[in-house]
Amino acid sequence: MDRTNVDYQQDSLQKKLNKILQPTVGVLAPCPIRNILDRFSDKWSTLSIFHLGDAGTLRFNELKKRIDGISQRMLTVTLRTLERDGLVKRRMFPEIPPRVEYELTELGRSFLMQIIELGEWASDNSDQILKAREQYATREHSASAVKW
Amino acid sequence: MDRTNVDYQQDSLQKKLNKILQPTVGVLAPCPIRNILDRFSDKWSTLSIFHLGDAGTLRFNELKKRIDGISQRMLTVTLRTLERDGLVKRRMFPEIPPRVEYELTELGRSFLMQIIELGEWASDNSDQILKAREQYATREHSASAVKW
DNA sequence: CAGCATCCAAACAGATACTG
DNA sequence: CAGTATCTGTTTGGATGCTG
Repeated sequence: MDRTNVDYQQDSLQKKLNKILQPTVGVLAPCPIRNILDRFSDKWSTLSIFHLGDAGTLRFNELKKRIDGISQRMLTVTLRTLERDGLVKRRMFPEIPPRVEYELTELGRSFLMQIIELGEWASDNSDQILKAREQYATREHSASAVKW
Repeated sequence: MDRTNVDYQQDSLQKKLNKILQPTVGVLAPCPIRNILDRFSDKWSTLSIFHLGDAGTLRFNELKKRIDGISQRMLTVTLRTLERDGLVKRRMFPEIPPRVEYELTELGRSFLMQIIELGEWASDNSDQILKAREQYATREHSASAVKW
């Protein structure tokens, strides 16, 4: 019986969860974790960070070309937010035509390390999730079409 | 000089990124990673998972009480989606009054492990991000008020 | 090239009322 | 208790046109 081991893991888990959930309850912090979670909440942020981490430094249109389907407006908005949060560094060269380069900051790279693990998890478990969806779709309420 | 060490890390990073970014380009997979990333994209999903992981098993209103600010509609929608994706298990007891219990599945717990790391990161780095925002706000375009 | 501004459609999410 | 249904205000995000 590896009860003690399980207990230990359970304990560690509990501690971490407390640490995370604590501030969301308190009135002191206005919006601590939630605000950060919102950052990788939108797909464009995460994709931008992935690609910047992959390429190192990219100009606006280079990045746009890599992120398939993003509009120029969304890329602008996303980059501004990431810059505001200190995850992305923006360097503007006063030339004609203008050149602007983006790259991850130190903080951005440390964030990348975190979401890479998540991306891997998603990559490894997407099959299971898709299978779960199929099962759910074909379970009684089979009428509703699966559309994605 | 720890060049080799850095190079190794760089290599490993590159591989992981390729693995993650690959499918988003291909036409074969309709929406692989992006669909999963969308799951923890909305804050209610992540918060629900945190709380379910913390408590083990919870009834609908117990969960609602814990997640401060969530509307009953959003909790329903969130739980349905999580159930559909196989992250949450729902058990309905045909009693009067009705009782429904929710808990994480195996897949859900493995997902929790991932986002716990992210939650910790957020908890540890929220100061830095908030500081970055302040700096950004007071840099030239100081007119725009900071509203959160 | 790298954007900003505007318009508009669609998705999201809160409030409210009702039910087995 | 644990929802469903509906209505509506808000946010999001694409498309388009214009600038230094």
